[in-house]
Amino acid sequence: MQLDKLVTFYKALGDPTRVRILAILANGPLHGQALAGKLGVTPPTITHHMAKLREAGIVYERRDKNTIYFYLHEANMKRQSQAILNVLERAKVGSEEGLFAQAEENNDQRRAQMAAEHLHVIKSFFTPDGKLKQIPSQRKKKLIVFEYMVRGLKHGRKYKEQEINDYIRQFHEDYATIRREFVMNHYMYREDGIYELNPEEMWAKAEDLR
Amino acid sequence: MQLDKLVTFYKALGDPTRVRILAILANGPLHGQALAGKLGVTPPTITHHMAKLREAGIVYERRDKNTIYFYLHEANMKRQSQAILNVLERAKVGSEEGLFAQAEENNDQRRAQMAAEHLHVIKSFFTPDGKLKQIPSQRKKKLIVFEYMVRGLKHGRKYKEQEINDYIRQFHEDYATIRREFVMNHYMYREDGIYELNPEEMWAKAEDLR
DNA sequence: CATCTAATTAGAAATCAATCTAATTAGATA
DNA sequence: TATCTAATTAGATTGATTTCTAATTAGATG
Repeated sequence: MQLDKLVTFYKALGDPTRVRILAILANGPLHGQALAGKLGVTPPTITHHMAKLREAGIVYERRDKNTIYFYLHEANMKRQSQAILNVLERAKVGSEEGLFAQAEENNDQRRAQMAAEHLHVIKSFFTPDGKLKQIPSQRKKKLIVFEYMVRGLKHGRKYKEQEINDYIRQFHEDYATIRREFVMNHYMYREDGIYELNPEEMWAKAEDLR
Repeated sequence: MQLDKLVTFYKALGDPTRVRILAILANGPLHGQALAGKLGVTPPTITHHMAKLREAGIVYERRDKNTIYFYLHEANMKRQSQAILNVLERAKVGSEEGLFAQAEENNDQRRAQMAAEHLHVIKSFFTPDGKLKQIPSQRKKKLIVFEYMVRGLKHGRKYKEQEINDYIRQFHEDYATIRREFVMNHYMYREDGIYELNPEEMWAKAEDLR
């Protein structure tokens, strides 16, 4: 995972001394002694901070005689500043867009079209913060929406009814109706008040939708 | 200074558990117990992390009965992700704006006007990432630009021609012309191929420009 | 009102981080 | 080679941070 890289980057920016260093370097490269002077800290402190900034890809350095000049790596800064946004974007409908991009790459026309269609339905039925606006009345769209919702549940795990209700409520207030639909369409089965995800082969499939 | 706010924001993102929380919230709001479950940590740990994320303006929450749902604050995320870039941008021409503000505070009309004029010239001749678009042909503007560039050099230090070239290249490709101009306008002097900054009293002054 | 659940607080343990002083290394140069 | 300066390493100190358990608070509900 590139989680580490991302955390390293943000950690590097999460210290006032380092931010001040960067503000100084924004005016042009400078060497350690000068930085230490401007900031009122000792040279070892600068060495310490520069190691972190370098590790995060925020600065690079060039040696000139005995003196090492530190440079802001602006391109990296710009790119990495976006990093968290990209991660969240991918995590988001992520499963959807991921599927779409993947199918497209594989040149798999049929699946790409399906993924595109799903993506479209999901985007139109969910608000930007993940709420289901309304339960689709068209069966085809309804199933797309349900399949999307059910993805947040884990295979093999047993859920109490209360848990399922809570889970569904993150999307929509009418958890009772939706919970019932989950069972009717074979996304889940219920036994003694305990719910569990069915294997995907049992879910309502694209074939049903024609 | 808003340095604090910025550091708080980056610190909040500088922890793997918190990034994972955000990735989950990107799929839609969720409550503490569920987060604790998905991440395999205890509820107090979630409380702790949520406090940091809230303080940084990255999430907000809504209560529903006993359950508190956490929401990603996407607009804030986007805005604050740019923050460091803005700070560096301001720090850059920054010395200019600082001078201007300072002169204004001192109610020093003449200097404030000069600083404002310099600031304007610099903003119009440099790109946002610090490149000189072109060498001004108007002598007055040219000197403002040179004085700005030369600020990154240190008084008393001796530079080899190669060093000066490298330094100038951070602003503009035509280092030869600019290096020559530096000498012609008394910003630097040259002896045996070694360059050094002249004292400021020798630089082309505002008086010359009338 | 008794009880349930979710969340928070308090407090402790362990780890990590920032900074300093003192000692050392590594180039450059007289 | 002796010496200078810049940078780094080592090691100590102090302070923050993460995470846990146990206890507590605060709504909701039978």
